[in-house]
Amino acid sequence: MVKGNICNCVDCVEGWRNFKTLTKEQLAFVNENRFEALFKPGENIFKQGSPTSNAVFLSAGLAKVYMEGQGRKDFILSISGPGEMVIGPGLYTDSRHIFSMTAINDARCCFIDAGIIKQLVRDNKDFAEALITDISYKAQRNIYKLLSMTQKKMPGRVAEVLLYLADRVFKKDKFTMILTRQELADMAAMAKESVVRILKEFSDEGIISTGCPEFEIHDKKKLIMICENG
Amino acid sequence: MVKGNICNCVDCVEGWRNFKTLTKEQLAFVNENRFEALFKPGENIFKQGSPTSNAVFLSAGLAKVYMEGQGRKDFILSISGPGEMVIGPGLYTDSRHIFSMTAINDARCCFIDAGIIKQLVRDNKDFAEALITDISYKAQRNIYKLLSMTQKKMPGRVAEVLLYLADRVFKKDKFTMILTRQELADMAAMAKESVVRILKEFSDEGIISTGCPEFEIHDKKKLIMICENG
DNA sequence: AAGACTGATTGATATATATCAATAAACGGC
DNA sequence: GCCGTTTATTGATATATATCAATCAGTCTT
Repeated sequence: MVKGNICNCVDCVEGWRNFKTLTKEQLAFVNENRFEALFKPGENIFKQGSPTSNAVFLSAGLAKVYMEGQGRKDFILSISGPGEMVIGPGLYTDSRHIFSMTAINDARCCFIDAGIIKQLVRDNKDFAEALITDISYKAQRNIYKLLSMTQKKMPGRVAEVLLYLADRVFKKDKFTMILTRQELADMAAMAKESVVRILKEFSDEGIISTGCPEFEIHDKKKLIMICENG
Repeated sequence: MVKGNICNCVDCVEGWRNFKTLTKEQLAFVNENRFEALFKPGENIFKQGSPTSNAVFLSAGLAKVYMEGQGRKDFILSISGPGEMVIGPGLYTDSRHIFSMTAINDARCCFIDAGIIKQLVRDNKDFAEALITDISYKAQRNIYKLLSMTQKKMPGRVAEVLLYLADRVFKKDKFTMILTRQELADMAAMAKESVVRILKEFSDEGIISTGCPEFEIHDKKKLIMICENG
């Protein structure tokens, strides 16, 4: 199970950095209207199509944010960890989630009412600006992704996924690979068999080792080169 | 050349709807700090990588918004027309354009200083909210696009592009195709030859006619079906 | 009006990638 | 510690799609 129980936004180490723009009173208000829930691996946090009634914060664990396409094909947009706010653009469009979110690890989530987020945007200009910045970074990532997915070949896309995991998710070059090959495939938009073959190729060339228990990037320069030119 | 000369934001028919949230004084201020420029087909309005110093409004003409990838391969994100604001997410991240914008037609553009837009976000909560909504719609479109590009086969992607042009850009099912086959290919992420073959297929099945001078969609239901299932 | 350019079309071929099928390894339950 | 289930791996094959090369049509130039 998940360890640690801070149980309030004010002292939360994993709190969203944008909450720093709030006044004491505003943060206390957020804290009072907060709901917590625990999720086991594979459990759904919210589903594509459901109402965007809450913003979600992971305080522990990892979760995948993904779109469900035709014929059970998923496309994973991001792996989100503690300290990030997750709520779709639907918050300001049709109030529906455009993607689903599922726990990968044991995860603890805080749910904050969407109406409160929207009210804070109106009441606090720094918060509004911080939210726009947050949204802008995500938009930028998706636009870059659009380019990668349409122009890079498989090795380039796999390299990109590995670098994303190392740099953004685990923040080191050696980590336990908690994603299945199918999930890696869903991130790179390809078949799981292709992921296996490319990982083997990288491994044969000494760029990575896929082995148990730790996944490791040995030759990051080469991986970056493959990502950029591939 | 471009006809008509409204030359002020207050009376501009093509004005951005979000400017309706501004006070008279604020709109006048925008109007005073506005620069206008004319562009011929193929001329660059701004370039990927350059500073996001201005928001751009087309008051006449059409322009393509696209990313330049490796080896001269472009990916067209959208075709923008009068009444839209174009400025990248870079406005709130690294102050650099993430994409380029080029006139397709003779076009007239208004440039408004990025600092003014940001100031308005801080001074007017309705404007801030409207901007977030605008950004959210664009984000949503890109996320859907990510799914289409990674999961649909070529006919589905071409159908999607044609529907986008009919519904969003020209707002009718019969229009002059001002985009080249290469540009259509850049929208659907494929080779121009493939576009030609698929258009011919659609044409043979009576779904569209590609002929001069007008491009026309005859069987929209079928096109939608191909877009959704393909 | 002839040449020179750009864009469209078509067919032949190469390549990347998915799919299918079989086996092997890892893992959870009891 | 064994059995059933999921996940990973490998090889053979099919398919979608890009690339190459040639021709054709339109249009701009002078």
